[in-house]
Amino acid sequence: MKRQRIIACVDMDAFFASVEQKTNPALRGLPIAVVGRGHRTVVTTSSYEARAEGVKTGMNVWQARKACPSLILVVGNNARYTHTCRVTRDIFLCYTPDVETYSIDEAFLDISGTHHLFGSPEAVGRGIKDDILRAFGIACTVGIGPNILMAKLASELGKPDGLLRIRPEETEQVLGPLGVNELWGIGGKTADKLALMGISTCGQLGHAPASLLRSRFGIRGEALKHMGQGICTRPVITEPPEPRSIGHSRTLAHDVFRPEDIRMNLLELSEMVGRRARQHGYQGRKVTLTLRYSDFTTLSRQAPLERPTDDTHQIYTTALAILSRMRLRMKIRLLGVCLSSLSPDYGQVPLIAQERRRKAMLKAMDSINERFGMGSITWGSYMHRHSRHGVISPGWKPHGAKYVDIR
DNA sequence: TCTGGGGTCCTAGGACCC
DNA sequence: TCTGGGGTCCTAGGACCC
Repeated sequence: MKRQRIIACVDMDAFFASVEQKTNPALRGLPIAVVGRGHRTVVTTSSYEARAEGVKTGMNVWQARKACPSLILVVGNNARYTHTCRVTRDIFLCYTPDVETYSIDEAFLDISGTHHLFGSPEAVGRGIKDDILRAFGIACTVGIGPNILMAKLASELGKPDGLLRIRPEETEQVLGPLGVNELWGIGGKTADKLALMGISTCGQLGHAPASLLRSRFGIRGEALKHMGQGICTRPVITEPPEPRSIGHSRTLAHDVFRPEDIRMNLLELSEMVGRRARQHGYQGRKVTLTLRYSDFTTLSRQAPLERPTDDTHQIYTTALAILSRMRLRMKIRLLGVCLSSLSPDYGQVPLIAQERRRKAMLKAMDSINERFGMGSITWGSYMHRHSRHGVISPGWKPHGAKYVDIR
């Protein structure tokens, strides 16, 4: 007989805000929101005190202040969050080798084979909560279930500072009355479509005819029905998969229209992308340029490259070539550059002497920047500028090419 | 007075080929 | 006058996640 899988989902409670309140006691018990630098920023995380007043993730500062006039804005300290993420991973590894760091504040643990060493799945959950509290003074919620979908749901239902296990025999009872949008993978749009079909609870979704779901959602229909039944076969992925793309985008401090302003930003973004590709040993065969107009409409255009590259200048010139094919309608508020169709760079020496020299130069630039800090040596066209990172993306990973240097 | 940034995967429609 | 058809690849956009 196949062993019952037991998965734990560990989710830090209001992670960035909790870290800030722990670090600065004056913030404890108060409504705070962690935001990025600059005026065009949004709430990344808010404390439970702020949530009680209606502050939500993704709100701009103006909306958040309107909801909660006493809100305290704190610019995030990325280094503290990433350090905490790395150490919590070491804690998880004391309980099982099968750990997936899903995001900066969330991890999946397959404890099927190890929970008995600690007494029970619940004992693992309590141990992790205690360890994290001891190490950082912050709370997390542990959800336990027969698969990732149910473990994740348990962690959502158990928040904050909770420990909740959903056993297989309880699945139907828990899911029955639950709204479909509570499930991991069903967002607002899908929930709206389902509502039009008269499906609003997981119970209804699980009992809906597969043919009906398939006709409306294609191959995804089957998966949706399974989700409604609490079925999920996605394993805990312990090795980070090969990245598909490396990209950076930036909402500009002010909308721009002048070509030189656009070019300067594209060069900077291209360098961030190229550097990260070189750092992690990837080359890409496709460049995508993204731009968002001041009215928020967003376009993307891509161009293939003849040969894979990690060269800042080649990424940049490709982005410029894409731009030259577009007729700009109005001022631009966001620019993005992305390198995709990635393949590992096995470190071959280019055959053409010019390319050899270029590669050596990039390597030298990277090592100088590595030693003396980002922007120590740079391209003439954007001298005197250095990227000012906002608050870190919650999707940050502590390893692999998704690791973004946030110094 | 406004609306971040890092990703992944899927789909619809067009180009192209046999 | 009357428009084959299937497969594959590419592109742009959208949904979703944290």
